[in-house]
Amino acid sequence: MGIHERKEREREQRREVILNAAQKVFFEKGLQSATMDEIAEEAELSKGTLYLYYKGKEDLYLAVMIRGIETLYDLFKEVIGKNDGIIMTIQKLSAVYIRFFREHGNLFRMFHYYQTPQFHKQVSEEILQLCNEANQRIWKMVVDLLRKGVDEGVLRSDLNPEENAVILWSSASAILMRMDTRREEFKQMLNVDLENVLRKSNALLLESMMTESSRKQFQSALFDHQPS
Amino acid sequence: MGIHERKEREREQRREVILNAAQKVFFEKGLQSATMDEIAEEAELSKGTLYLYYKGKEDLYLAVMIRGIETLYDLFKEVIGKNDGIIMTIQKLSAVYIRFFREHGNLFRMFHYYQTPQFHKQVSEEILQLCNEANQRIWKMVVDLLRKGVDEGVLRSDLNPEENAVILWSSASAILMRMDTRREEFKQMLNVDLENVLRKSNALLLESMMTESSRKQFQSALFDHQPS
DNA sequence: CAATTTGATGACTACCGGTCAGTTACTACG
DNA sequence: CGTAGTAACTGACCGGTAGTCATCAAATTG
Repeated sequence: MGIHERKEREREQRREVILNAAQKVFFEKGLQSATMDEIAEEAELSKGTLYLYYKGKEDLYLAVMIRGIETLYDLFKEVIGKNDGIIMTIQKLSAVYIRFFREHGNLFRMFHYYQTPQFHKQVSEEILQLCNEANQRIWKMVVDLLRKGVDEGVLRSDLNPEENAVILWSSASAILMRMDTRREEFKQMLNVDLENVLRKSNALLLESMMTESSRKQFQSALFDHQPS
Repeated sequence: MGIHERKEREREQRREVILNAAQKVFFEKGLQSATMDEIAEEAELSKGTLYLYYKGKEDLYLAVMIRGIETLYDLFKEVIGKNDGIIMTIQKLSAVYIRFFREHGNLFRMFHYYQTPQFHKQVSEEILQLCNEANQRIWKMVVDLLRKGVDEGVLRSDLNPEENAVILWSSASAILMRMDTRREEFKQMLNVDLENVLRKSNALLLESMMTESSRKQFQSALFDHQPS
């Protein structure tokens, strides 16, 4: 009796149709201005049906975001899988994150929006849990890389990988976010190009996390080289 | 004929009454859940009147935020005014920012929310302009401090003060924000205490911005000392 | 083929941001 | 004063939206 399996499959497909529709509308309008009616129309379903698959608008938004985290996860995984050496890999991750921001700005913005406490309150426990798990996977991957850096003697052993991961990631995210909303403002106000600032910030932090010996090895490469 | 002046004064007072009411309600409910009716009731005015003084809910929200920027500005100004030496002052600014986050978390959250592009679109040009000006003042103050650091030979002259300001501030803001929403999550997931991470991140960045000579002078103080 | 379960629907409700015609309070002036 | 004119204020109302639920339709079962 494969009926159950088929129904399960159909249910998954519906969820995906809805998710795609939601993504499209959210990207075009943003969370506030997007309406459930619009999403329903885009999905060629009635509004009521959406609520059979997702708890509400915010849950749907988070569900789209989770797919985004997974996209980024795949990109990161690919880079790390190449085994290019720790320092090079970190620089590539940073470049990939910037590219992700450029090519999937809408998803990146979601990551940022997700940080607001107000948003957290409007979302169901279940989806929040899923989100945490997706987050965890990607963080762990980065932490593991940094730990390997310590083990190999490339990164200072007196700084712990978990903390370094948070530091590197946070500073990159914050500058990218500013770039998204206020690049021009900063150009005019302080005459700085935020993309440049981001590169310098990464270089500064990475350099200060490296051991004396590896610093010598990579010296000039840090500031000048731009991995694709 | 002082009538005009009196009216002007009364208008200012009304604006302030509304602003205080809005602040109270926004702090309790957040932007989304706060309603204009509630704010009107808190201000003991009718809803229509609010719109005689502010263009809309989002403008009102930004107006509250601008006062927050000014509060932070005053705190920063006080610290800088003490002329304690550049490095010490930077550390104190960082401490003040953390204290601001603790004591005025709601205002801090507004700064973060302000970054979302969706929000930018819902706000009037005028208030955005005011916001830029308030922002500008505080940024310039920090940049001037860092520039003085370069002039005095405490900070590296090959890094420019504007960029350094953005780097320091962004990384601090990002970590504080994470702390606000997801401190527990990070404690469990990576076993890191974000407040500690913030201190390390500041120390790391500051150290890497310092000249060789001043680094020697301050060595251990960077990591251990916690200015009040 | 009838009974039952599952899934989908869209009219409906409650609520909210913003408006505006009407009211009130204040000022100017004869 | 009293009245015309102005400025400030009000709250009923409107359009729009998230979320619900009684009803219907299709699929499944026995």
